This record gives sequence, structure tokens and C-alpha cells, in this order.
Amino acid sequence: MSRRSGILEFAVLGLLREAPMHGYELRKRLNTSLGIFRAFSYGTLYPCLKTLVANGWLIEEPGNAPEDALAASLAGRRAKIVYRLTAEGKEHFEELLSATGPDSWEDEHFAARFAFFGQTEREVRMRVLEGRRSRLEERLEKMRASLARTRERLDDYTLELQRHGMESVEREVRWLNELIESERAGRDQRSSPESTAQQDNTSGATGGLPRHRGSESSGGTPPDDSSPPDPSDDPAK
Amino acid sequence: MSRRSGILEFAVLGLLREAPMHGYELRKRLNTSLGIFRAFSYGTLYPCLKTLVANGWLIEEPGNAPEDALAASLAGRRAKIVYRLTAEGKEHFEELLSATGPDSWEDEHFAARFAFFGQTEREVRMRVLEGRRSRLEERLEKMRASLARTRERLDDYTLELQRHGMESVEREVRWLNELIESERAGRDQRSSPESTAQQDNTSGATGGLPRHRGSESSGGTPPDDSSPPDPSDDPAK
DNA sequence: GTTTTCATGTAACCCGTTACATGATTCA
DNA sequence: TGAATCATGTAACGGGTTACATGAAAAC
Repeated sequence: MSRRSGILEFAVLGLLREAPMHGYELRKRLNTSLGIFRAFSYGTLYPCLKTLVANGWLIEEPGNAPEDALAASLAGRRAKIVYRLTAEGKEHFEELLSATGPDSWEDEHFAARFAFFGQTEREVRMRVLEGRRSRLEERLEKMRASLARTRERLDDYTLELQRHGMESVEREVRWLNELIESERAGRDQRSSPESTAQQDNTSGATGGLPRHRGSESSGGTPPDDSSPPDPSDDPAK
Repeated sequence: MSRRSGILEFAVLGLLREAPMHGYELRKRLNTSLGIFRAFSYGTLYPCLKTLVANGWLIEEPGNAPEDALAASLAGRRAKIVYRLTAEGKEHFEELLSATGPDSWEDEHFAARFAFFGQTEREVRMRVLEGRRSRLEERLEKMRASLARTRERLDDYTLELQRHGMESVEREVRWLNELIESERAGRDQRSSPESTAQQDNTSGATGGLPRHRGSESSGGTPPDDSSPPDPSDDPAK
């Protein structure tokens, strides 16, 4: 399955690079901010964190709020563990960021890569976007061919399903085209590896993403936090 | 994971209902005509066929072309096994066709259901389409909420990813709307279970699917069969 | 004071793939 | 005659989830 857990490692390192966090929060971020991923369970996350620590990429720190630091040091109370990226971890993540294997164009892998584009060099972004695009174009080619071969044998519904599927892919290709275009056009903000600094990403640093007319994607619920307890977020019964 | 193998069973029964087939071909159909599915391997397919046989839903028949029927009967040569749906199998499939649990709205499950809409009663089709739609609307609601909560903390790329994701879902909702509409409008072709006959599906029996302006989805390669051996279709090294 | 939510972990289990083994048929 | 494709199987392995166990902090 092309190492789905590799995606986890990557995303964890990426998130921790922005700020230290404990496992629980990490998982939440993984499923919301980066909502791309089919949720990972704790049974996957914690062991993964363990191995990252073993690799020297993370360190565990007792993560209690400053106020009760002394209280924490007293009893052997179950610590809230905060994971922090080490120098080697950062280095390793940087390597991962610039490594663009064919994996990087696969669905979930690509989404993960894209989610950290803010910390990725421009040329790498280009490679990933273009790789993804040609991956999709291959896929389209196959779909077209198979459709041409079987068209008359298929009933209307199957045909419609196929059509919709292909259109979805075509749509993503167009999206990629826009992105690639705007990467090309963008003043070449930053190609040096290190200046892609830590907390810099809330600013409009990423120059020229295509502007989109808002669709209905902004209306929705007012920002109340009374969202009902999300069952899919709650692994306990 | 919500019983992915259940999808396999369903699809196998559905395909065999149209015509008897052997495993190898079955798998090909599963990955092309019904190209929706992430490919199943033989390691999954054959055991699955076994259990379906054990359940009395299929029977294995020696499947050699008429000419060498006698040759086949002589030696214990490895038979090409053709699977045929039994009466009970057909009945069971009919049950599956009309059972609409929440599973039916999940991605792959839904695709499988849709692929056999040609053999599904209209009311059931409606239930499935509407179920799927509200499933997606829930998903949208969640995405909107989470986005509203985290918007300002996210960089442009993450935001763009989220936006594109939401738009994809919105697009599928619109697609479903069209389909539901045209189901409603359609002269109620056939609500009786049994008249949904065997080989009837190549005709324009399914009344009123929305017509689509061709997109680029028709150009493509001319219908030559010299398509290169598809690696993803070839489990052997 | 008790229920929820936060928080961390682990072991058993399920499902599906990979890799391998085997052999027939077709094509060059 | 040898390579490629068709065809059927299985055993081992791996990855990820479910379910469980535990406990602190916060909310009610």
C-alpha cells in the first residue's frame, strides 16, 4: 500500500516543526487542519511517535503548563508528553521535503506534500505539482482507453459513473494547471532552503495563489464552538 | 474499515448475474468496467469466490470452450473454472440490492451500488442517492466548521487544499442533485423487482439520465487494441 | 461528585496484499 | 522452442484498527 505510515511520519514531523505538541492534539490537527487524511487511530499514532523518538528525530518533554511545573515534578503523575522536533529531526524533515519520488504523486501522499508547501522550496513544489499532473494524465489516458474499449457494453449508469469519475480527474488537472501557472508567475519568493523560516507562514508570504470567487464555501455556521462531539473524532465508545 | 470485502462480494454477484465468468476475467472487469475500485488482488478474489460457493450462491463449472470439452474430461488438466450464479445467489443479490444501510453512502460502497443501478429498483436508487447526498452534506458541514475555526492559523497552501477539497464535495452534491432530479422526472420505468431482466441493460432502458455536453472526455486514443500491457493489471512480477 | 473531555498506551485481531508455486495456451 | 499471457491458487506477512486499560483535568 505504498507505506501509508510514511505519510504519517512526514505529517507529524511537519506539524511539530511548526510547534511542539502532544499526541492527542497532533491527531486532531491531522484530521482537521490537514483534513485530507483518512483518520489515523492512536494505535497507529503513538507507536509512530515512539519510533520517531527512537530515531532521534523527536524528544519527549514533560508538557505541563508552567504553573504546575513543580507539582508535576513531585509525583510520578502521568505526564502529558509534549513532542519537540530535534535538530536531526528538522534536518530529516527537510530531506523528506525535497525528496520527490513517484510516491509523491499518489493521492494521499500528494495531499500531505501539498499541505506543507508553505515550507517547501519553489522548485520542489513545481516538481511535485507537475508530477502529480502527469500522474493524473496517465490515469485519464487509461480511463479513456478502457472506456473506448467497453463503452457499448455498458449501461447508462455505469457510463455515467465513469464519466463523472473522469470529469473529477480532469478537474483536478485544471486545478493543478492553475497552481503551476501561478507558481511560474509568482515572483520567485525564496528558493534558499533555510530562509523558509519557522513561524513565517501566516503572512502572505506565498505570493501568488490563484484567487477564487468564494463559491458557497464561506457562509455556513457562525464560528460557535458548540460543535457537537464528533463521533469520528472519538475513538472511545 | 466497514467491510471492504463486502463490496467485493456484492460486485462479484452483480457481475456474475449478467453472465457467468471465471475469476481472472472477473478481476479484470472489477478494475476496468467498474474502475471505481481500488484493485483487488487474487489473494482476495479467489478466497472470496470460495466462500460464495460455500454459501451456495455460486457454483463452479468446468469452463472450457465447447470444442475441447472431451479433451477436458479426459485428463485431470487444470480446469478453467467458470462461476455461475445460483438461484439462491440471485435471490441474495436481490436482497443486497434493496438493502440500504448507512454503509451504502460511503465512498467505495456507494460507487459499487451505483454501478449496479441498472439492476436496481427506482425507489432504492432514490434512497441511495439521497443518502449519499446527505452524507456528503454532513461532511461539508464539518469541513466548513473546522475551516471557520482554524482559518486564520492556516497558510495559503493549506487553505487552498481545503478549498479545493470542499469544492470537490460540493461538485459531487450538484451531480447527485442532477441525478435525483432526473430520477424524479423519469417516467417511472420499472418498479417491479423481477422485470429488471438479465441482458436488458444495453438498451436505453434507463430513461432519463442528465445529458452532458461532451467535455474532452471523448477525443482520446482511437479504439485500437494495441494498448500496452497494463502494469497495474499485472500482479505477477 | 460524577460525567466529559483530555490523554496515553497496548494487545489482539482482521483484512488484504505480496510473493510464491504451478500449469495451460497463445504467439513469435 | 521460448516468451508472454491466461489462469488458479496459498501461505506468510504487514499494517492498521478495535477494543480495552488507565488515569488526570475540567465541566456540570
